[in-house]
Amino acid sequence: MSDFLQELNTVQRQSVLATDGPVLVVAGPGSGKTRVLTYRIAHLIREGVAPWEILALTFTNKAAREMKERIEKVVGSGANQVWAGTFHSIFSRILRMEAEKIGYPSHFTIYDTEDTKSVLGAIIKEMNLDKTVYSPNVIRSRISSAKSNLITPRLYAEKEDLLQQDRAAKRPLTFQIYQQYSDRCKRSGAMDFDDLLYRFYELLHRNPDQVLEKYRKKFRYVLVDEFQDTNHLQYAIVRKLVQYPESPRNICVVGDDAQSIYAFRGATIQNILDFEQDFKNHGIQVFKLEQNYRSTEHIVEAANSVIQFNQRQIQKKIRSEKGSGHKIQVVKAMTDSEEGKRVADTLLEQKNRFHLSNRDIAILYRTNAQSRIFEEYLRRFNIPYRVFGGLSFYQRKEVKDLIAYLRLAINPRDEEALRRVINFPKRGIGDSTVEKISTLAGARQVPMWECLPLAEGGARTQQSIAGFIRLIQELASRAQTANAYDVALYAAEKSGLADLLRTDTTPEGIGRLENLANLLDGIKSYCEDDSEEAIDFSADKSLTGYLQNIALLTDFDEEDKTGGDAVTLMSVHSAKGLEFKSVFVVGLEENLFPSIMSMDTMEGLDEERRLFYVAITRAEQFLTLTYSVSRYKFGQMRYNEPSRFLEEVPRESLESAGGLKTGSSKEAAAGPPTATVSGAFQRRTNAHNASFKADPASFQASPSEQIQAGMRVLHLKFGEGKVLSIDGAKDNRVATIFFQGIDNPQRRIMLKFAKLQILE
DNA sequence: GTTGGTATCTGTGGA
DNA sequence: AGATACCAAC
Repeated sequence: MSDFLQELNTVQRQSVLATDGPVLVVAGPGSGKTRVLTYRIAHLIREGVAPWEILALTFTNKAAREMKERIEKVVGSGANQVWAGTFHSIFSRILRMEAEKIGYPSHFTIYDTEDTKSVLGAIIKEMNLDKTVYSPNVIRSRISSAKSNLITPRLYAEKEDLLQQDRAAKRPLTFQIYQQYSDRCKRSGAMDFDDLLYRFYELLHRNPDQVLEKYRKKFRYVLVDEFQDTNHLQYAIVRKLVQYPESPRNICVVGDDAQSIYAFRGATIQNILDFEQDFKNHGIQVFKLEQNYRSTEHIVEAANSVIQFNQRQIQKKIRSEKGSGHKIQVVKAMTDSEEGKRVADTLLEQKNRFHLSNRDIAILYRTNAQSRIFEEYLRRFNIPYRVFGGLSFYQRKEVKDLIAYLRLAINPRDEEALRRVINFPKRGIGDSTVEKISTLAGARQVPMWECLPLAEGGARTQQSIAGFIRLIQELASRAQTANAYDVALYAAEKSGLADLLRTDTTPEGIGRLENLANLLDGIKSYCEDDSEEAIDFSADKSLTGYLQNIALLTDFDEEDKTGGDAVTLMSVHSAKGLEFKSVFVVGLEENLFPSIMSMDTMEGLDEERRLFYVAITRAEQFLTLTYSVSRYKFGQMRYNEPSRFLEEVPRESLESAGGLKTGSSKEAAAGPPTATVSGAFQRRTNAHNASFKADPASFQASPSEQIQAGMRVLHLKFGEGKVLSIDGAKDNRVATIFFQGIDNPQRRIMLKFAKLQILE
């Protein structure tokens, strides 16, 4: 065993060696955070701590896997006995062992977001509520944040502030939906992603002697990665495990407040502040890793400068010793398509000039929907690429369908799976029959599965239902004896799913059949895989094990089909923790990055800025920032100003300061009037002229509801303009109007208040 | 009960 | 633009 401690700088080594008692490591980007975590664990093992006494919680499977691999390199085998994994996977593993104690079967189903939305949709429909008001997505996030704050349905119904918010949003019955959803999940033997955390907390809380005590003793050392992204519930669980009278409080959390980008799903930097407070009296040690080993100086300077614009932060400044390096390039495009082309051009040029491989390069965007254009041009240029974050393999319809059969075989109470396949492929059990069964189940408070034989209907329907029950029972009994692959193959054939796809000869149909075959292959290799890495504490070759495993996978965990050397396309969110020699951050426009959803609050904007900080600190040597003057959204052309974040990058770090690389004049001429952007990024000057451009005497405002996209209109102050688009409905209609000849010619105007005269 | 066409909505990020 | 929901016709 080499002495790995030599590879660390002073602060890193201190963070590794401070094994006992509470430790907070504030780790800037590229500061060797993963190295500290892994060496810390390796060091613990070397000092005689048993691997299974160590609990290391991460946010992604990838981070967990990497950590285990690196520990193994240092200490050899034994690394796979460390309890390292995501919050969700570790807790789900323990829940399976202890599920009965909170009234769940050990083979409980895990609902993904789609399942959750579908269940909510059904409840909303049954309650006869308008789903445009009670949008499943909104309700889901409301329920999610309730769970993340340890608010049960019953508590929710007592919280006046929550009820008040719901009333204000015209959704007063949200608490009832939450209650029903909760009941239904329980009845179905199902947990959603939040439940994996929430029920785990419940398990510990309700069984202090049998369970909590056991895991407190077991996990003598607890580590948490990306602590800034934990929510209240996650921290409550961690605290429960380590915060008790005779605890050694061997808790180490690693995080960076500047990289907190998940407030939208309940993460709170407050946890870092609370942590310091909670462990103040137990000899907490705080280390700051500020030395950046990833990026050159221009990039680090840009990052430091940008983050200064935030309101609240733990003061720290990252330092680079890599030399000044290349300046940051800013590319302006007239259209989203041109942006794609210019990124591909620049990328090729960089590859040639600096001998970069495809895998050294990433294109990062704010929203997944932006990937399409870049894919188009990369394909055209014959550059292999890999897109992360789209529809994952396991979310495809045909895959989910077969999995639904498997889910039913394991847990017939799983109502969502039942609804999904009871009539797919078609077997003559239509909506009305399903509704009858559902109503019956609701009235009796039992799973739908138990009501199947009771459904009223014609003889043919009865027969169909009996056939379906038989099919599922067959699958279930096979699952008792056969391995997962055999059950899956049998399900694919016996359900008619495989036959249905075989008859579809369209290219999409053939693709779907291939996906099904791939799924079967995947299941096969899953149950045959007895390689050493698969045989760690998490090995469970049963069908149940398989199902729980895939429920927690993301497309990060999917196989790379590009042969390994591909350009990476992903959202900035999923790029956290990664690094590339060259990074393109694209779509740097107001309303996109920062996102329009975040712009009404300071906190929202700060989070977007941290996201931008994360984006630029992914780059080692080359950083290219691009924006487009116009882009299509929902089939409509939109115009946006350059992102405010571009101005927050110091001029000295930009290539050809003040100047911009713009598109060719031909392309520029094809775009809309650009209204003279002098200097690099001219921003809105608030002092606009108060004088009238239109004659107030002859001005006659038209009723605002008549304003439509495409019209020419007159505004008293701004003069004549063209309505580019309209967003929102009724009182919230907002027009984007282009006024020729004024500063920042593109304006968004609330029609409710606007005085506009229609000219044609 | 099923099929196919039209209207409507979508509008951040992810385990 | 693309997915989904809904409705009328088979």
